[in-house]
Parts: sequence; structure tokens; C-alpha cells
Amino acid sequence: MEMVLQPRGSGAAGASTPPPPPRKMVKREAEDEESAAELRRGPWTVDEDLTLINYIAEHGDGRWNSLARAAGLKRTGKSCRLRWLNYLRPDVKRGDFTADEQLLILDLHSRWGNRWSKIAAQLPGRTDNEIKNYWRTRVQKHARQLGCDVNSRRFKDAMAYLWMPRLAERASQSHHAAAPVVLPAGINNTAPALPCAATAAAANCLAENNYYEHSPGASGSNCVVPSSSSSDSSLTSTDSTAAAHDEKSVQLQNSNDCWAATMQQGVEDHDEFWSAAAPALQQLVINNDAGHRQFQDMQDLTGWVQGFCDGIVSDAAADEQSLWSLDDIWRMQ
DNA sequence: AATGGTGTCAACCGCGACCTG
DNA sequence: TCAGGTCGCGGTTGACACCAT
Repeated sequence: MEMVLQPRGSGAAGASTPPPPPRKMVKREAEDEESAAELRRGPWTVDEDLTLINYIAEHGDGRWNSLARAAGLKRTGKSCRLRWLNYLRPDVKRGDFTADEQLLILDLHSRWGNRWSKIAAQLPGRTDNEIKNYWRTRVQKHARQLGCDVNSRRFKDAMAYLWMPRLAERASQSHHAAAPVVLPAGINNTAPALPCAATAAAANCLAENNYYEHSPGASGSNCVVPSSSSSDSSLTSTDSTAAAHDEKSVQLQNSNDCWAATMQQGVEDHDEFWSAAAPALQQLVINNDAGHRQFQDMQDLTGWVQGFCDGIVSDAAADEQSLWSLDDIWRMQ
């Protein structure tokens, strides 16, 4: 079994750079050195890595405590398991997350929260630790920059209306001519005609991340976008009967219809998708401006999406009043 | 060049669930 | 049934790299 140690920062996969020298021992590790019989802690050395790799190659993994003893490693089973799963496993993918992966993480996190291992299971080669770190360093950083909590409605709006479309666009560009990417089973419930997993994920998130579920007066009948709890076919279903009782709801429903129609058609191209979606978004803002405020905090949403609408609908220079332009969001990434 | 601030990420910790004798 | 061992998950820590001043 041939394996090549791939130290961090060594560039593209397959690069044959020598492993880095062992890092300095951490404080507690140095203390432990006095008694060699103690279990080792801290950074793994190349020798330890090789020992673990060779042992697993020969005997397989599992039973980590006994494995650690049998392999002669002065490490806990936990430590061995972590080292193997997060770093030494041959199928661990290295390098930055692709736009597709980022989009999937954002989408899955909106559904499952901090279920890192569950999310990691949908991203082959990525570990829960890696995804957790990505969330804590990148995503939470953006939330801080925006001056809001990562779990706040405000940040979720910014993510869905600004960040995810940009990621979808980038992802689409990266594999525009490639074969369609299929989302993992149970993840995507939209029409399979959507050509881009990233676009589908963004669309799913827009449709399903419960923006309005918690808003005053919000229900299945007057949600701009149906929530995930309504049904699996929420992207295309509307409750016209209930909406008919509420003129305000009808106006919002119209914008929803645009989303639904867009999704139903299974648009062929992401540009078409977003240009079709943008009027709905614009309509959402217009409705709000006209005083048909459906929810108390709609004004907040208007502010966040205004820049996006200005850019994508009219292609005009961003209004000075806009809180965010596309460039702002692009720079955030 | 030195220093301080910040970001990244490998590794550790605590806890609960599960397994086994 | 129960107690001890093991595993896996999510949260946290700390070393190091990088950048700005």
C-alpha cells in the first residue's frame, strides 16, 4: 500500500515535497517528556504518522485503543483515530473548498445546524473538523464583519441573497461545460433538470431555509417562499386559497410565483435562472416599499437585498444608499 | 527588523451513546 | 441489569504563519 504524506501547505495534491520537520513540542508535551512512559500529546511526528499508516495498511482501522498499543504508539486511541480520519486517510481532500463545496456547506448548515459529521458525509474527502473550521473562521468572520450574529435572520438573508448567488455563479463558471453534478440523495428535492448542483443548492436554500416561518403572521399561506416544513415540493407549491383572502399575500404570492415558475421550468443556465429570479426579488422590495409590509422586519431585509437588486436587475451603478453591492460581497469571500 | 494583531487549522477535551462481558 | 471500555461528535485551545505597522 503506497501512501505519500501530504503535509499542509504543500500545494496541489500529488506534489512531492518532503514532510516538514516536527513542530516544536507544546508546553504539556514537553512536561510529559520527563516520563517517557506517559502518553504523548501534541503534534504528531513523521515517524508516528508512518507507524500509524503502516499499521492500518496491514491490519485495518478500528478498535483504536488496542490499535494504538499494538502499533507501539504512545498515543491514546482517540488521538490515533483523529489523526487518521482528519489527516492521514488517503482519501482526505486537501486545499481550499471549491465554490460548490462552500455552497453545499452553507445550504446543509441551514438545514442541519452544527451537525458537522453529517455535513461532512455529503462532501467526499472533507472532514467534519475541516468543515467546522471553515464555518468558524470564514462564515463567522463574515457575520462579524456584517455586525450580526451568524444565526441571525439578518445574516441568513445576506447569505442567501448575496453570498450564495455569488458562489453559485462562481461554481457554475467553474464547471459550466461539465456533466451535471447530482446532489447527494435526499438533499435536493428540486427538478433534476437544474444543471448545476450549486445553483440548485442556492435555490433550495432560498426556498427552504425558513426565512419567514418565524416572522409575525407568517404561515404557509403568506410566506414569500414556502418553508421546508410545508412539503417536499415546496418550491413549486403555493396555497392560493388562503392567499386569496389576503390582498397583501396575493402580491407577495406573485413574486413567489416567479420563483416557482423559474424552478418549475428547470432553467438551463444559471444566468437565466438569476435574471429570472431577480425580478421576483425586486418585486419583493417594491411590495415592501409600497407599504405592503408583510412582516415587521421586512424593512431590514429590504436593506440587505437592495444592493443585490440594483446590480442584477438594472445593471446600474449601485445606489449610494445601498447597504451592499455585489463587489462588497465578492470582496468578503 | 521588531512587534503586535489576526487567521488558520491540527489536536485536545468533555460528554453522551453504544458495546461488551 | 450494570459497570467499564470504546467510539464519535461538537466545542475549544494553542501553535504557527502571515500581515500591517
